[in-house]
Amino acid sequence: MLDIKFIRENPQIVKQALIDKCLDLDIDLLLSTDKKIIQLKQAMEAELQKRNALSREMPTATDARKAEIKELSKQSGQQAAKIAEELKPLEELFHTLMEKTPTIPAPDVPKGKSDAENVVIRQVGTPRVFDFPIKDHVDLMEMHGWGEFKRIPQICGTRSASVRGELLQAELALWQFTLNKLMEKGFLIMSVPAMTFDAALYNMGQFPFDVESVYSLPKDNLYLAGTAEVILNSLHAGDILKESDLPVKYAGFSPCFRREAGAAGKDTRGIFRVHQFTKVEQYVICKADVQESDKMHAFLLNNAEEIMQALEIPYQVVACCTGDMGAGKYRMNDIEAWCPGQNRYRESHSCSSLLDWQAHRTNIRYREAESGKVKYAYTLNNTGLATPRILVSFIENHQQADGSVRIPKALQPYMGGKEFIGKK
RNA sequence: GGAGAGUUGGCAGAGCGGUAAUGCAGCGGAUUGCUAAUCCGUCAUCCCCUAAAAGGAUGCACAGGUUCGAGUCCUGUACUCUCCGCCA
Repeated sequence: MLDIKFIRENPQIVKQALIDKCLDLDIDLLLSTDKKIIQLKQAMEAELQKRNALSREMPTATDARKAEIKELSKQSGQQAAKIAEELKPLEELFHTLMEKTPTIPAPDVPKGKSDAENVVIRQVGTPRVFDFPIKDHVDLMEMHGWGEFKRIPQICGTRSASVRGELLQAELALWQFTLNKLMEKGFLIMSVPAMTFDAALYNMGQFPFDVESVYSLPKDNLYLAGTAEVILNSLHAGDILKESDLPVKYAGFSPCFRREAGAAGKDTRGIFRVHQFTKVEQYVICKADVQESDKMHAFLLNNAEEIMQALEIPYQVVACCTGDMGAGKYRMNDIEAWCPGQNRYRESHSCSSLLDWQAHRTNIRYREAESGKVKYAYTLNNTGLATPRILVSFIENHQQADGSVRIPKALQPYMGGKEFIGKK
């Protein structure tokens, strides 16, 4: 959600952002609605003002005057209620339109219509040249009994995963490694629930755009969050933080649920795209300053890159183009991990800056130390690590001729010093 | 699942149908000068118009209702606490 004042002053810029992001929103309607609302509100407040003045007079009035006041006050009250009635649909419309206003993308974001036009900005690590026939992650998992691909889907449905044996040990190690790393970087690590009210999903910005990919528990009025970001973002809903408290750095650890409604038939093999997974998510609230936000964006991106480097997985960093980044985003960089089994890079992390778009929805503000003014904060987020997806590139990259998998040095302390898994 | 009690500013806490007390902390100032005290002011949000001020509206968990008027009365919801039940 953008600031309405900004839209009033810069309708052209907002319209251009909509074009760049391939979004459709009637800004002129939004502005004319805004105008009508202000007019009606002023009229309503004038009536309420009359009523309040009469109310103040009431206790000391004579009986005759009291009767008069009652009548006048009632009239004003009714008049105000009438205006409020007129206001209601306008405010609903206004709100619906406002929810869809786009963050203006950073000037250096590549223009494009879909992920096909994303731009690779760097590649780190060299895809390994294998001197033996390689296995993909499913073959490796089946070979070692590290997964189960028949009964589990029969019991739990498609896109269900069961990770077993030493691979589960590696998965646990990856979580620990990542959480420790982020703790060292100053994050407060925390587990968060996966179940949440819809308000949190609106706050974050997933609703009303993408209702389809969220599981719901209608009996309990709850939804299953697709990322810890949903909860982390609402932790300070309605707060006015102190500037000295910023930046807030949270790392959330949670089960994540996604219906993958738009991905039917895509990535059906193995554990790359499953309905339930586990993720460590980085989340930051910082002051309303683009430079500061850019700094935090680089920080979040770098944290993820350090993790990938420590895991010795080759990856590339992609600048997502305007058409692929979503309404709220100012900048978005994906990290894509090299997957030898698919012979290509696949998304493993997604790093986003939203400026104050999410904070407007969630009502996260802070008091500026110098001016004392209340401002909307800026928020950012990035994946820390998501499993089991990362296991795909992890075991495919580190496989040996005998099918065993090398454990990178950084992870060995979390695995009791093991240098390989699946060694006979 | 059952019963009861709660939810008021950063914090504590009054308020029982008539303009949201007071204290602590914070901020600004004055004054005095032995680790500090005292005094004064300020200290919710938003809106409109502003250079600023002045105005005004809203604000007592959330959403409704009753009333000329609701923090206060009524209904629903959420959450917190206590007890019972169930339970990894």
